Amino acid sequence: MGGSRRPTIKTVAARAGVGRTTVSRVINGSELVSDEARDAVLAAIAELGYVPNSVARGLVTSRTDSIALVIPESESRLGSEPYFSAVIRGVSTGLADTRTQLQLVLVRDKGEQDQLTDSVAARRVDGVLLVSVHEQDPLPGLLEDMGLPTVLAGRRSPAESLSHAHSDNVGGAAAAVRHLVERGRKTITTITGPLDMDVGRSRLHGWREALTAAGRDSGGHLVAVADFTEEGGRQAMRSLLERIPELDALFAASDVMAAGAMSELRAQGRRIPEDVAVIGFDDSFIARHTDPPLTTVRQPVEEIGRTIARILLAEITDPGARRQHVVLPTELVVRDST
Amino acid sequence: MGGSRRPTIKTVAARAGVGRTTVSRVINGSELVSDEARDAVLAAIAELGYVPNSVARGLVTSRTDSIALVIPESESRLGSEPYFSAVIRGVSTGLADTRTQLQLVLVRDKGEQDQLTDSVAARRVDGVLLVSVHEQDPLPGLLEDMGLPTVLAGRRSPAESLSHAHSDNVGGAAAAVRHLVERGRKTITTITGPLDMDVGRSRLHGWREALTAAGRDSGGHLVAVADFTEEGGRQAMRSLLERIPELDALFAASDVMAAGAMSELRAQGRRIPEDVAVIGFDDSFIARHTDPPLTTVRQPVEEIGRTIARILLAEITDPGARRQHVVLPTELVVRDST
DNA sequence: AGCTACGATGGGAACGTGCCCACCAAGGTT
DNA sequence: AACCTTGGTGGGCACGTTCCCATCGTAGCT
Repeated sequence: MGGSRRPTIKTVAARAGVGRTTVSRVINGSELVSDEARDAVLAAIAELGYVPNSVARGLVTSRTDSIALVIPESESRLGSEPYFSAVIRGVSTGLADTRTQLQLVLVRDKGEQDQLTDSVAARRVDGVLLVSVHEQDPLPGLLEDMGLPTVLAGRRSPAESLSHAHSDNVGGAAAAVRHLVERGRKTITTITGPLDMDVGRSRLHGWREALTAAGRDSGGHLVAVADFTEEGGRQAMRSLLERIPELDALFAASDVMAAGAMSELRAQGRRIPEDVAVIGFDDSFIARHTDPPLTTVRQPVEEIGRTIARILLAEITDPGARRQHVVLPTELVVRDST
Repeated sequence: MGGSRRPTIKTVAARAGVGRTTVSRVINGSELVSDEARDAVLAAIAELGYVPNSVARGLVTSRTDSIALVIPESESRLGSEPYFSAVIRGVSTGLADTRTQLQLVLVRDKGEQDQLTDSVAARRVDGVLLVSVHEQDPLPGLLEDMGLPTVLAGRRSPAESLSHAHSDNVGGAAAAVRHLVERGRKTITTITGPLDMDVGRSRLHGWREALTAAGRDSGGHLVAVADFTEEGGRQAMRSLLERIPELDALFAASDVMAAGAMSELRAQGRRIPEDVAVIGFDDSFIARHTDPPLTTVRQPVEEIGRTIARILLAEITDPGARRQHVVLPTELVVRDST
């Protein structure tokens, strides 16, 4: 085949012996087309191998059929933190039976953030998905002001105005702590995520809530703040061991931090779980590979991805729709570290 | 602020008291503009917060300033296989100082592949990056026929016609085997990746080459074929142990498979490295987390990502350019498993 | 002084599509 | 018989940009 150039809707119209509009109607599934015209158009499309030019369509409809998934690369370490990969998979799944394309934006620094907002202003995407938002993140507000549909995985604060989906962080953490209490642990410490993130605060809150309910100490000296990285977990563990040598249990707010903590525990000669019981959060594949395998709180990350994709599509279709706040359940997965 | 609608190039022209063309020239950095006109235009752009509509631009330039990164989800398990995350990071880095956007396409099945080619045909991207290609993959040929710039991470075969970048798989595997020979190992087995992939064949080839050079047995009974998954590695190890109980070394063609093999070895009571030395390939973070930490062949995956992005951008700019084949060096990282 | 060359500028056309509106034919209603 | 409705159709226009070409003034040249 080949010939000269790509066929346009005009070529198809000529071939089928109809007008451009009729071709457009067939393509967009309008009812107002006679059967014979439709057949002729479909035949012409097949013969010519015609595919509508989405850019031209986008110009007139002012839709691009693509959304952006924004991931802050700085803190995320896409790759060592499985969370982001799972979100990507989920979002991709949520888009699967749509013609919506996924644009991946890894934001490293301020410059790339400006590039992002410019890209948004240039109307390259119909909506934005934001992952791992901090309380003072300027991005959600900027996007909201630009009037662009925006959905978050997680939230800036409990008062989040934008649509978002996240897992039951409080409940998950509390379940972890209850499990440790049931196992007869006395001194239950925690390593938290960054406290300028709701996910960090919520898991800390769940830890505290469950301890209080059990009549246990939940004082600040039992808390070490880290940054969701393995090295952070290691250092936090070191600091906890220094302050509270008698600790016999740890709830880490992520599997990766738990892994770091476990390596520090081993380095200091503590046995897991005999001396110290450890629980993580996420149930990423890391949890199955630590030694011993890690008890952890499973959160449905892929489903979060699917959910925010679905919500965003809905908001793009109907910009006036109510904002949605979805909370997904967590589940305690007991392995050998407790 | 806001007011009515988004400003267009016409609004800016009126505000600056010049014609549309002059504004366009300023935006695109043409020299043929007087300083005063340029200043007036820049001022107007700033006041109005104007950002060029990239869709309209794309319609006339027939460029979208975006490329697709295609990842076969079925086999890749984005998330458990760190390779793909690293490629994504590298590609993103390679695009950083461009205005080119990255479109991520996870291909699960045939249907999504059609969707992809349609998307390509609809001219939604200027070029395509393909990862993890199989020998009989139809996609590279399809894209080549469509005349779309395409660059591969890896290659279909040594005779690959499309531009591509990959690491020195043969050399890396050979270095691993030489290391095992130097350590005094007698029976050096291997677990390969899929043999319909060049990466699988090449690493096998490197293993065989080094053994032959050392005057050792490199018979087929020492080889077990797997699929780059952990479970595959476990099963391959089991089959090797059955056939060759006396084996004292293993070269696995990926860290993930090495991890699976190690768990099987331990399950059968073999000590690592005392009884069996194990080497992986990739130097992903998994290698640092196995027990014991894994000796492995580091390949610069992020750099592969950067490289294919760079090559693709060059081919988009100059479609007539020569195809490039880049081979990146590997490096043996010795840890405690050998 | 007249002609050329060139820098600077703006208007028209085109990119390929969707949508508004006008039109036409056929059938049903008054 | 004249009117209205309705399904089916196609042409013009607009979306916002870039590019081609025509225009204009000025400086340099003969």
